[in-house]
Amino acid sequence: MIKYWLIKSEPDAFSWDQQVKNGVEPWTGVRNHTAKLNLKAMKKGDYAFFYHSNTGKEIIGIVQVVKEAYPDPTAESGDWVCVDVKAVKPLKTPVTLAAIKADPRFAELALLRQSRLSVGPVSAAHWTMLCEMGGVNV
DNA sequence: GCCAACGTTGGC
DNA sequence: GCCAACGTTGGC
Repeated sequence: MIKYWLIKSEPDAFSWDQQVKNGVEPWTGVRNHTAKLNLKAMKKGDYAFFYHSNTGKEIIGIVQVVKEAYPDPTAESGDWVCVDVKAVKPLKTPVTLAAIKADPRFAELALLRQSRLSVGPVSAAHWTMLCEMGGVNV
């Protein structure tokens, strides 16, 4: 059973363009326990939206998990993990945070409920709606 | 630049 | 173990 996620990155730190250029990229740097649990729950083949926080505030692309959780090499201590994700395709139309907030159907979305959570789940229903809004079919 | 949300730290 | 203080994130 495929699951869906949303991962956030500040484009100044790591942008969608860099993800596309690199193809497969380790998703490191998560230092939040809730986000870590979500990373651990990811399975190979799961899809995730790539969201630009701060600058942009929009879902800009789709990635796929190609390697499940393993110890984060950038962590100096603790049992932090990362996964490897691969760029799949960009959204034809980026879906902005404003557009998501404007639609009451997304009230339960983890992105809205916990704005600071950098890795959160997306339900299959929300995934389908967001893909439609983005003009893509995955 | 400000502020709300929320995680972490440290005193008790 | 509680809670106030503080730091960080992220939207506005």
